[in-house]
Amino acid sequence: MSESPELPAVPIQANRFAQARTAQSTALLEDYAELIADLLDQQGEARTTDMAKRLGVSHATAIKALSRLKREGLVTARPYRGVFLTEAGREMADRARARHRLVVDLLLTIGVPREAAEQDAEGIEHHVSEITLAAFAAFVAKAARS
Amino acid sequence: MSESPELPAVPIQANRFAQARTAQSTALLEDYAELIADLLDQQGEARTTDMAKRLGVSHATAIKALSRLKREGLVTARPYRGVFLTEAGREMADRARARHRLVVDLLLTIGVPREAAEQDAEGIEHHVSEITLAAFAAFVAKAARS
DNA sequence: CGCTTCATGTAGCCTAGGCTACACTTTCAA
DNA sequence: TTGAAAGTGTAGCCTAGGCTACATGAAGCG
Repeated sequence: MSESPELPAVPIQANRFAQARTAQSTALLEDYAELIADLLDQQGEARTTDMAKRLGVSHATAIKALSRLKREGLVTARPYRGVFLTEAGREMADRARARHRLVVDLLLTIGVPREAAEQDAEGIEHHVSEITLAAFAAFVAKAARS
Repeated sequence: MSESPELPAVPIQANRFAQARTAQSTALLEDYAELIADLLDQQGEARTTDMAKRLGVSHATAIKALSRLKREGLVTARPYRGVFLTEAGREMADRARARHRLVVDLLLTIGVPREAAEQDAEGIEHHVSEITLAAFAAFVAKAARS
């Protein structure tokens, strides 16, 4: 189905790579926002050590990342108190969670085993455009109906 | 279809993130290997400036990246001559190209428009496990038959 | 031949995102 | 109530992967 391996025009290909790099730079923000929202919902509070443990990094790394989220206006935090999402942070978290769930659903629908679906979704979710997301939703809905 | 938003156990989730980070660190290597293979096949040689242009980065960035590929034993290069893939590099390139094509095919099969499919595949391809890849192949093959 | 132009390479800077080590709050139990 | 444990924060280091600016090699033309 793919075209024979012909390279795309230079500026087009360059742009694709550039966009993929941009997506990557927001991936970490989305992961944190998503996780904070989950923790707030389930435990009422989001603590840095919990985040660090769940992300598999040192707490220092988590704190540094959170300072970036603060700088970008996604979270607020009072020292030694928890972390909270701003309006913008909440929106990012909601979008990220919805996207995550949809990616998992699509993979399951395709026939990917649950464990692999959950694992791969963690990386894939950050690279799915709105257009692709809409196609995923349509496909999953159609499969559910039949 | 997804479970209600319950968090996975801590070590499981931590591991998922760790694997996604690992995948990310090999993404750049794969992109270069893939591109070098394409250039060698189509133009007989792979020059650093061509790579830089196609990746949308400065030539200095490309050269630095290539030194990492050399260090990892994926390419060889003679100064002011082209870049060549080692055995390992060729294998990585072949796998990356096959994965790339399969991801694009899957997206097209799902109903994603070509342009979005090509764009998103650029980021997604690095996060697709072997298991998921097999599921993609089976799905695409089945769709092609019907 | 020499000069210009383009490709290639080097140096040095920046940010992101890891880490460890150390310092300081909070909390809770004796 | 005080002292140890656990949580939180800071400092400083490392690598990756961007960049610009400058230096050097190659190639072709007048």
